[in-house]
Amino acid sequence: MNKGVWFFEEVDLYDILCPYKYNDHLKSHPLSCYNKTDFLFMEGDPVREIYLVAEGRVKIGFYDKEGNEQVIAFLGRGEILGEKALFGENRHKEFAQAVADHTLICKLRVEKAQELARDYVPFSLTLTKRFGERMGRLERRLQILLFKDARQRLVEFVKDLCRDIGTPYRTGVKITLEITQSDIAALIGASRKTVSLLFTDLEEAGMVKFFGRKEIYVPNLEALV
DNA sequence: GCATTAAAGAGAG
DNA sequence: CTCTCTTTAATGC
Repeated sequence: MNKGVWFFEEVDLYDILCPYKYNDHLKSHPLSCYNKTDFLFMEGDPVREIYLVAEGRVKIGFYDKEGNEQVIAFLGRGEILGEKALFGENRHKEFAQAVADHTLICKLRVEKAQELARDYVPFSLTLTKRFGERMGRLERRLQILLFKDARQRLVEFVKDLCRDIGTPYRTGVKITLEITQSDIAALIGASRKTVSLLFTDLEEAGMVKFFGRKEIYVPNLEALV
């Protein structure tokens, strides 16, 4: 299993929470629904809850000195955010923003999460496992960023997109982009200009094809190098 | 960095 | 609610 590096894997930690969720949690804390561009929290907000993405997608980032937005990651279904709260962080260092409509978030108060981690073994095991996996992905991502050129980084990024959010289409895979080229540029450590040029190259080489601005079609994943 | 084009938003019918 | 005009944002060179 070699899952995405740039977009975090979509697994069902959700399942793990379900037994708990449906008992008493859901009644008192229904899922919150966010629309595109709604913020879950901002930089510097006090940390009160950890969040579980039940549906949709969330962007994590911060603003640099010049006020430019810097994207760190996109999180999909099953991913946790704000989990550093469990290690004592009390202010968010990043903002979290929904990038899809109907993004459903299950919120869990920090104390509750700690209680759950203590009393409910599967929950705590899953947390541990996921931190390990996340570490592994970060290592791989770091290696790609350090040792590959911009073109390879973009290619790896697109491949991961295919794995994570791709749907079969004709002979290959289709991806619906909910992010812009500057977001991609930030994620792979390239300039927006480079990303734009590289995409044009890849399209000319027939490795990818764009439908409008929102969809990429990859005819053959193997041939994408 | 600027020109083109697409998407989002506002306003009218 | 839907169509169209205006504004804003994304892309490509």
